[in-house]
Amino acid sequence: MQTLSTEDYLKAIYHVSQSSSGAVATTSIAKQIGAKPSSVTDMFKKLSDQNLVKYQKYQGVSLTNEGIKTALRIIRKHRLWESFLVSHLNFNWDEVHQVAEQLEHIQSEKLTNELERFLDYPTHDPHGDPIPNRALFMKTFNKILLTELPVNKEGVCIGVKDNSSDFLRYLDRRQIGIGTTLQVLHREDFDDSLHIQAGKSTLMITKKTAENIYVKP
Amino acid sequence: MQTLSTEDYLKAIYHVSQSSSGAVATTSIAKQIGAKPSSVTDMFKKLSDQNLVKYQKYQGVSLTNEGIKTALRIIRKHRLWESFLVSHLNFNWDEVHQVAEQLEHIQSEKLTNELERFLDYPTHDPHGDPIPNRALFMKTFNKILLTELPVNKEGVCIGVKDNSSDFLRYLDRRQIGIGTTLQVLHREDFDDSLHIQAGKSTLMITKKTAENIYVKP
DNA sequence: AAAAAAATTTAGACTTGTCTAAATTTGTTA
DNA sequence: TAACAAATTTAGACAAGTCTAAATTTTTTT
Repeated sequence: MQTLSTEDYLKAIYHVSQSSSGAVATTSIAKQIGAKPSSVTDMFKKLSDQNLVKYQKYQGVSLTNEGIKTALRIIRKHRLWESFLVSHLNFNWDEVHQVAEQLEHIQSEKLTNELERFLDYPTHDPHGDPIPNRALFMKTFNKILLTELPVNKEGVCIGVKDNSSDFLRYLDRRQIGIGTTLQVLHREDFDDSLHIQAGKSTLMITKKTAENIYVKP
Repeated sequence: MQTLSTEDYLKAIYHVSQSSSGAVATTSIAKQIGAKPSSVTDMFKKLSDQNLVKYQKYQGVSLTNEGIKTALRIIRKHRLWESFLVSHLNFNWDEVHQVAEQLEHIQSEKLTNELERFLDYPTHDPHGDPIPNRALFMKTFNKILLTELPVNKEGVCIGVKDNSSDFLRYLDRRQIGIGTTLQVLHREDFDDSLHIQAGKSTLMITKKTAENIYVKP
């Protein structure tokens, strides 16, 4: 049984380790959690004592199998709750994160599993991220960034990298969402901006935007 | 914005003050919360500093208006979540309390209000307790204990006083629940046990049981 | 009304998670 | 490779919430 804080750390370590290789650095977790590096060091030691991470002084941490399982259980709950909030409680995809950060800590296996059943076993959350099933296994289909989609080839938006409200609301205004058909019409060499077809409208987006949209070719 | 602990104390103070008159004593809260009296004293001071209770040394506490509102907001969430767990997630009425103890601390007004809408504005939770509405007002219909129901007069079970799993499961086995029609057929003078009609079956219950069942005559 | 019992508070300590400031280690650059 | 910069850790402090043990106040009993 973990505290709120240790759960937050495990989740942060999991996310950082997914988007970079090798051990997870103290500073990267400090940024993610919003804490000072010295606090992170303290927590690394505690997690290590519980065998949730492997920790070597000055070398960062990596999750143990037990640590990975704990992280995935939290992520499972987070994404199930996000799905519920959007599908039944009229939340928009840019509003769910903060509330799910609290709901993910509720400790009742029955609750989690019944919620999953109630939602009819969803495989992906409102941002397109995969939801671990009861056995903590998740289906990840291969996805590429919109920047990597060849010009004139069609793709379907299946997720976003940046989950910030600002970015998600920007996409809403451009009418881009999960399932939207996207096609790069022209890549501007000068500033790497893209002219794209999004559903039925054409528009221009910056490289930074394209780097945060996942598509299935 | 309160901490988990202050919310627990406010709720406990509210409940104790409902079932007794005058100021709420340190010991009664210590029992309710499961903490030592000295810890309760500390917390009384903190709550008093925040103007959530009126506190006089050695004289116990009483909730201020702000304290009452905060307590009712938590009770509102608790009872809405209990309703949700029973109506949509296959929980039995004896299983919901523990989980709702956690869910009641989730802080999102939108979540609470949307949950209420989703449940179609329920007025009572699975144990028959009234749910405060958005304005924190709750409908309490007048209820009496089954011990007070005159012999041979019909009443409907509308709530229970003891919410423990043990008692609720006992009622399940006797097929007594919210809405069950009850009638006292005979009161035994010797040990105060009651012969009652519960729905379509007749059975015997002890005084202690009857003292924990609320009925509407 | 004094003595005894019960309730309550105070004092001091502990745990968890955090911080700042200083020290140490690692890496990077000249 | 020596010096500097960046990252990391240590040391000591703090806040919240809890505890035990001792002191104080209130209540009850005789």
